[in-house]
Amino acid sequence: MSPDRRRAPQQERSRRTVERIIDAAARVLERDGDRDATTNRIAKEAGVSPGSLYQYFADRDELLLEVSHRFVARFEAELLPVLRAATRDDPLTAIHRVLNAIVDALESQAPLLRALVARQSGTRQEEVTRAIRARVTDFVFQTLAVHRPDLVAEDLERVTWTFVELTQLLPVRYVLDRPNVPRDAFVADLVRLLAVHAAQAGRPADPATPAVPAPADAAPGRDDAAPAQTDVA
Amino acid sequence: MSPDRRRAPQQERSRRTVERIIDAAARVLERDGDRDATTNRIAKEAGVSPGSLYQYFADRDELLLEVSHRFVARFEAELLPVLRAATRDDPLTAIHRVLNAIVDALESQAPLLRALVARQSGTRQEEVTRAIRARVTDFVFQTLAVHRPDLVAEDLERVTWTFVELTQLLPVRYVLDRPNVPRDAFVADLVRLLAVHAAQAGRPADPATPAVPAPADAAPGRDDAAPAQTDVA
DNA sequence: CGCTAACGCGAATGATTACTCGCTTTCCAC
DNA sequence: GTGGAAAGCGAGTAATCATTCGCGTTAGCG
Repeated sequence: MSPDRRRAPQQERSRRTVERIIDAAARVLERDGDRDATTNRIAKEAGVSPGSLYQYFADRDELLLEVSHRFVARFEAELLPVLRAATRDDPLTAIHRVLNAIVDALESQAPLLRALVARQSGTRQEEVTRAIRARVTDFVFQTLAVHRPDLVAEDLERVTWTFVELTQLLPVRYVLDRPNVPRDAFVADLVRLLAVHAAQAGRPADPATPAVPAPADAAPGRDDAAPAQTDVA
Repeated sequence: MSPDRRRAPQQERSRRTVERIIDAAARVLERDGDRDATTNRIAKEAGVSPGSLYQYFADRDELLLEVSHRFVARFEAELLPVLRAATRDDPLTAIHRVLNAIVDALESQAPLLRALVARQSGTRQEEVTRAIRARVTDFVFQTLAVHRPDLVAEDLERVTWTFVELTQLLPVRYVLDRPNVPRDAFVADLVRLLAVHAAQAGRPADPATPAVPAPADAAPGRDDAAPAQTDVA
């Protein structure tokens, strides 16, 4: 799990030190952001010296990577029981329960999620996201393959890609943006979207697809592009 | 447009210098990333001295903010004609054309988009995103209000929020991830999603909603959560 | 007990980098 | 053409931080 630490903690004392450092890193990251989460500040927050920090982590990046791993581990731990139980439900109910569990799990670590998403680039963090996404993609692909025997592999790939993006991006945005949107209604909308997508995506142009009525008069933007304020977003 | 520069360029010479600096900043940002886009490096890339850079920009952040503004301005410039023309189409066609234009506009600046998304946090960059999103939200809200007289304001807000997220997040991910997905098919799927969402979201549980068949046997995760590799994502 | 290795310390270091300032060069109004 | 303002220069500065290292402290083992 944890890559090349400089020294592996052997006594109970040092094991607690490592925990204190990781927890402190998460707290400082949430509170002060990536830029101000300096190693010295993390060390002070953890109540250890900078030197002790480097006894267990090769560099700053490795420490923050470990924070990511903890986040993902906790997320998975919260989600797994629901996932397992959901295989016994009918698909619509399953999607509903799993989505709710996803939102719950994200919300339980929302501040850390925000901080980690903010860093996310130029670091090895993306590997973490990639790993979990690969697993999810695999599962969705297999499941869709059963439900949509009409689709060839490349269509399945596409539908899977969109499905996975929908389940990941929208809940994350929902938790991070905290829009003025009731949670149940959001989940219900997303369930419908996913169900329709899973059932219909990739079908040849379907005339039964519900269409949108006539266009409105509101213009998308004036010549001078005057910013129109809204309280929605 | 450009906030508090230290000195406003008055001669043609300095105006070109400012352009060179902004262009250089964009290039360095794309090539080297936020962390290594140092002011000195940008100055060298632009062929000016660090001092000259600070004659026109208060600090590093303001320069990179200007890069963001240029990105958005170009994006809007590419999109606006299509938006204007689309108001004359029927809604489904309009969504289709606008989505294509969005993907085009994003792709034409994909490397810069990647770099800007990567920085995005802890800076004033989010204001840029917020500004354009507010305008889009306003337009979508107004349009939806006409097509969905059955919805009350708070439902409209929610449907609008999801609609906007869908149109922004998915095309951006598509361009940045470059998944193995044909563009036309991706757009077609997304058009269908948006159409269904606009027409049906917020409706009381609709039994006519297409459901997904019976669940598969594939398990979402084993006990040890063995990573399953996929070539899709 | 006492000895050794694990643990912990924190001032010092070295590198980086945003930003400044005193100076020169270029432009243009008169 | 000349004086003054605008533009440009680039070595220097001050501050920040990740990281180190030599030394004290603690814990387990014989």
